[in-house]
Amino acid sequence: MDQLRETLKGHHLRTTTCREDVLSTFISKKNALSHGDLEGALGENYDRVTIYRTLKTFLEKGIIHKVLDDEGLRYALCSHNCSEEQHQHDHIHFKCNECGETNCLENLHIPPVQLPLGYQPQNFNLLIQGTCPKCN
Amino acid sequence: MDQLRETLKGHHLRTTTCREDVLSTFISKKNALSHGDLEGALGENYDRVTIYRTLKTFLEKGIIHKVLDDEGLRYALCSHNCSEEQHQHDHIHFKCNECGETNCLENLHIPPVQLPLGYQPQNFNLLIQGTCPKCN
DNA sequence: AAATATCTTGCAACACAGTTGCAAAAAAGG
DNA sequence: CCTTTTTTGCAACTGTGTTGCAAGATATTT
Ligand SMILES: [Zn+2]
Ligand SMILES: [Zn+2]
Ligand SMILES: [Zn+2]
Ligand SMILES: [Zn+2]
Repeated sequence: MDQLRETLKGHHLRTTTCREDVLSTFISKKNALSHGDLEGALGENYDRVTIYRTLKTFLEKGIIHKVLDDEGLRYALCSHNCSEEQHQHDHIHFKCNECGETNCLENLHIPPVQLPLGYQPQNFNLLIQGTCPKCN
Repeated sequence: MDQLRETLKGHHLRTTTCREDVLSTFISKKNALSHGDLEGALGENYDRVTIYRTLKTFLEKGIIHKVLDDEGLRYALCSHNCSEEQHQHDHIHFKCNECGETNCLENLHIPPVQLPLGYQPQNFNLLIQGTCPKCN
């Protein structure tokens, strides 16, 4: 509870009930969430637009990061020290085709790639799809 | 021209002008294309819905494959022998943040990853974002 | 070349995702 | 409690993708 306020303050954001609820939803569910997922979880409490704006703000401030998915965009908590200045992620994302959940494999890093000359990489996004341990 | 008909026939598809035009657009532009790109290129000639359906058909028949992108879905030609039965891709996609183009790096393969126990991988999608040689 | 069966297209209508402007409400700071 | 600044809700709008159905085009057979 107070933990949430601290996190928001640490990223220079005012504490509002919507931001607390969205953040706490990300913490309790551990998988990546789409806007629709949040709308479902927080129900009638907040306007769709407010949730969109909250996601955008969290993204900019380095609280969450984008997770690419074959059926759209999702978001997941940044576990490390991301900030307004820079996101730093090199972990792998796994989507289960059975249960549909997408998760960060935090301690599984994307192996380095030798790009052809002239390509200047800035960030990496590896999605592996298949069956997760729960559905296996 | 006749090449197009051959490709379509090879995938058990009737030749129609829309399919020929979409296919030839994929061949001439070499980067990954979104539905909107095609709508822009083919202009007034075809209905939006027809282009959607053409993409869906091409996808199913193994003529094109999905390319994940932080701003949506794109499609690119399958260079190897994909079919209705199976797509086989393990190459890397690169999106340039300057010009916005996304391309297949056909001869750059995704390095193997050792997943934790219980994870059963089926397919892989690695997107690298940065600056491409043209914009460097 | 015409008839037939089958597949493809365009249209209209819809469902869902995401954005913008603006006035009212809430938070932070004194 | 008052002021400043940020955030929210609402309404309206744009964009993306889907579905049903009748009309049109393609391949196949006669
Ligand atoms: Zn981050
Ligand atoms: Zn992640
Ligand atoms: Zn393929
Ligand atoms: Zn590709």
